[in-house]
Amino acid sequence: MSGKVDPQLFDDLTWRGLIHQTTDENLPKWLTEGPRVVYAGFDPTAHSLHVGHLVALLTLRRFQKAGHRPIALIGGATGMIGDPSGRSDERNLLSTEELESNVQSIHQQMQSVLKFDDSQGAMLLNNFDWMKGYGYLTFLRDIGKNFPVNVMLSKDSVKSRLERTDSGLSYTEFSYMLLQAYDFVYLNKYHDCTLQIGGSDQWGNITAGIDLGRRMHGATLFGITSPLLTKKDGTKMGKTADGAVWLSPEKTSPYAFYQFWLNVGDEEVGTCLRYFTDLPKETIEELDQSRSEDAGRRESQKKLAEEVTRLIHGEAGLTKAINATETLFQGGPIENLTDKDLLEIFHDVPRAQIERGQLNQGELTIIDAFVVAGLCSSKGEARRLIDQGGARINNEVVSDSQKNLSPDDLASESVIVLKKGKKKFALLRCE
RNA sequence: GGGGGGUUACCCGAGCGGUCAAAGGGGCCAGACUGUAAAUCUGGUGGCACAGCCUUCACAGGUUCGAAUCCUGUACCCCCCA
Repeated sequence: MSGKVDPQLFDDLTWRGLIHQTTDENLPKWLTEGPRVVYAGFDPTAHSLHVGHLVALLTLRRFQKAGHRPIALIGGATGMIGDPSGRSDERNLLSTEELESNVQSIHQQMQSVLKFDDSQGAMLLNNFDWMKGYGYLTFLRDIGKNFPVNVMLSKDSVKSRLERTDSGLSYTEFSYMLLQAYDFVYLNKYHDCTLQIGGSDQWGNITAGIDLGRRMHGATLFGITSPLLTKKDGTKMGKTADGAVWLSPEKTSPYAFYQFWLNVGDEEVGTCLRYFTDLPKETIEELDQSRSEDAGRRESQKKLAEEVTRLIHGEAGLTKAINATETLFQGGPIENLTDKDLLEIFHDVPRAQIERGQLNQGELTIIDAFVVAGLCSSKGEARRLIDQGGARINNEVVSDSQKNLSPDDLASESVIVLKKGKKKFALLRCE
C-alpha cells in the first residue's frame, strides 16, 4: 500500500453529512497520517443488498478512493443471531444454507462498488469463518469476561428493547454485541483493521468493540457512525409501497431502481446527492441552486438517478432505464413499436397470456383484461377504475367499461399495454 | 376461584331489533392541480350476472316476520376482587 492518502476525506465526509458521531476527536488527523484499514458489516439476511445498505457500502468506497483499505464484513455468524439494534422484535433465525447462498450473491453485488482485485484491494470476509470453530466455554472465558453486564444493559439498543412490554429480548440477541465486538478485535489482530463505520444505530456495537480491543490487547480503535437517512415523514428511506429497493436487477429492475431515485422528494434529494453520489461539492451545490430556482425541472433527481443507477447497473442498465422511462412517461399513445421493443421496455412489468382467438372473437372484456393482468384484484375494482378514468390501453384512456378488446387494440404484433393510474403498467400478450 | 368489560371491513373505531354492506378517521386506489413531486381538493374502497342479487360484524346454535344489535354455548383478550 502506498503511503499516500487523501487528506480531504474527513472534510468531504463531513460536508456530505455522513458523520454522525466519532469516537475520538483526533480521528480526522489520525486519518490523514496514513492508510487505514476500515470495516463495515453487512448482515446477509436477504439474497441481495438493498438501498439501506448503500450508505455504508459507498462510505467504504470513499475510503478506498482516498487510499484506505476497506473490509466488507459479511455477518455469516452474526446473521444467524440477528442484531437487536433498531429492531422492535425478535428476528427469525436463518438456516446455514440460506446464509451461504446469500453471502455468495452479496459478494457478487459488491464488486461493482468496491475494487477487490489487487493485493491491496478491498477484502471480503465472513465472520462465520472464525466464529464457527469458537467453543462456547472458550468464548465466555476470552470474550464474555470482558463485558460488564451493567454496561451492556445501559446501551440504547438493549435498553429500548427492555423497556418495551410487548416484546422481549432473548439471551441470543443480547449476546449479539459480543460477537460484533469480537469481529472488530479479530479484524484488528489479523487484518490490521482500526476503524469501524456504520449507521448511527451501530454506535453501541462499535464502542463495544473498541472497549474489547483495549481490554484484550490494549489496542486503540476508532469508530464513525453515519446518520440514518429518513424521509420528511419520518419513514425509512429506501422503501417503497412494494417493499425494499434492492440492488439485484432480478429483484428490482434497473428501470424500477432508476425510478426510485427519480422520485425522491425535493426535501431529500440534496441529502441523497451527497450520500449516494461521488459528484463533487461544486456540482452538487449548483444543483442545489438550480433546485431553489426551479424545482420543477427536477435536475437534481435526474442526476441522482443517473449516477446511482450507473454505479449499480452499469452504463447499459442506465440506458435501458432511461429508454423505458421516456417511453412510459412521454404521454402519447404507444404505437409503432415492435414486440421486441415493448418487451424490452416493459421488462419488469407484470404480464399475462391471453388466447389469440379470444381477442379475434372480441370475447375478452376490458374489465377481465385488467383483472387477468393483475392490475385489479376484482372486477368491481376494474369497473371503478375505468369509470373513474384511471384505465388506459396503450396509454389512451378507456372510459367504456363495457368495451371488449379486439385485435385493433394491439400495440405491436402481440402485445397490449394496460395502465392503471399514472405509474402502474401490465402487458397482455396473446399467443 | 368470584365479578365486570370486550371481540365490527386493511387498521383504529361508531353502531346496540328493522331505514346497515354497516358513521368517522387512518391507510390504500383513482381523478383534478403539478414536476411521473409535496401540500390541497374530489370521488372510491366486500363480491357479482351491479337501479338488482349474494356473502360479511370472533365461532356455533337459538328467539323473531326481521339480528352486527336479544338469548345460550365455545374460543381468545382486558380490568377488578381473592
